[in-house]
Amino acid sequence: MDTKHRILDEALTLFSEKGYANVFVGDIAERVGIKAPSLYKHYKSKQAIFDAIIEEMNERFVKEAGALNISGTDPTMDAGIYKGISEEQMIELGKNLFLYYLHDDYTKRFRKMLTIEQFHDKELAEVYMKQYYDDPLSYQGMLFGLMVASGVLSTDNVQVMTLHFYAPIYLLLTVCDRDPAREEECLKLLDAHLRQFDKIYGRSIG
Amino acid sequence: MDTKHRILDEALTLFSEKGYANVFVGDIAERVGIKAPSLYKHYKSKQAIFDAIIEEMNERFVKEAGALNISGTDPTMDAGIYKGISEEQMIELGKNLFLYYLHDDYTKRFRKMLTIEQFHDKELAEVYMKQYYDDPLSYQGMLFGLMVASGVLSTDNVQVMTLHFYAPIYLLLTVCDRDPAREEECLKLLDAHLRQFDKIYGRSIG
DNA sequence: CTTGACGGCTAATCGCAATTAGCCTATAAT
DNA sequence: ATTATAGGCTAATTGCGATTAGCCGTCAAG
Repeated sequence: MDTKHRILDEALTLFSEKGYANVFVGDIAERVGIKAPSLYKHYKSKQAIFDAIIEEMNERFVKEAGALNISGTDPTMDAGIYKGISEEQMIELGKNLFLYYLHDDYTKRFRKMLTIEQFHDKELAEVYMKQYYDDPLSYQGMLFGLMVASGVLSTDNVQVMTLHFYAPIYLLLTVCDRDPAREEECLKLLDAHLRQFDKIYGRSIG
Repeated sequence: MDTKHRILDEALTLFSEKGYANVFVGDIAERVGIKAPSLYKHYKSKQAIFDAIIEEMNERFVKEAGALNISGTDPTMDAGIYKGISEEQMIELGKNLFLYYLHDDYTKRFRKMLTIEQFHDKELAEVYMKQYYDDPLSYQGMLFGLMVASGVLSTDNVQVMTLHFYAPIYLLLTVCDRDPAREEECLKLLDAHLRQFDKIYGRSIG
């Protein structure tokens, strides 16, 4: 990885741990293995480093748009996949979604940075909301809608069902972000949540 | 309110909006209506102001310990109350919990500040977790356990049921914190969530 | 009535962290 | 071979923001 890119990488790590204001350009430089003034050969200012991170993120998010969402293709296709899914497979999928969010290094650091910086910048708050509320709910809602249509799931309110699926995942994720030591505990609860979700909304009742 | 206390109040407002590092003591002073150096007649340093806020919070949290939790008394008593509760009353209670968290001015500012500052300070992360995960889940879990015992609710996993009750509330709260304009939308969804929760776990099935 | 604490003000100071200046080496293109 | 450029370094410079110094009016207690 070239220096220019390593700066972004180390800066993201530091920003996600301490927040923009508490990171000095010298800290970033040190991790990259250069001196602070050398950073300015690559970026005009500290703010420019931050901006570059945001821009890189936007690119990634566009590229990986569907990647978080199970198949990575369009939801119609996903629903086709789900038609013949077993309870165990459904649980596996929920877990994978969670573990992707939790462990993907870039995603994780970015999420923490957004959490810290979201109130500084209206734009960041919007990015956060989109990533962790609107997009998951709308994508999964669409998916669940199709699954309801095909009789795999049963409910008279897809939106609330989606909320019931996603909200615990989100909550457990925030727990793990704050205290990685609780990961195992959260994974157990996640498993129980997914089983219960399946019991409530799955074929057995529909 | 005396100056000393107004400083804390204004500082909390600013910290919750912009984060500790982005607030200058001059900003706080200006809001209070004095000049920056005069602050030092009341607090030794900017950090001391922050610490005083945390301490004040700890006091409030102890005092209001049960206040968030419906009756404010012990859960055994609360379960008694719930025994004869109607669906509408249950929904009302869930909404009130949500609205208290959302609108109580002190709680709200404090929550936002914790959100921003939690990664700076391990202690704050712990406070956050306790306030928004452990305490609600354990208190409500106890309550729901009693309600299950008395046949008001039905489930074979109280912990997951509690998660299903609370996680959507938490998620919707984070949405409103970030974008107050979405409050109405969130309240509608909250209402639908509570109704659905009642349908799933309420007497009708038990 | 006078004194001392309280709380405010203006004008420094102090320190730190971002940024700039200016220099040097290596390498790649002409 | 020459030169331009990229990218690194050390040594300033700058600017801002926290904090201190030192002054002043008020007011309550003696």
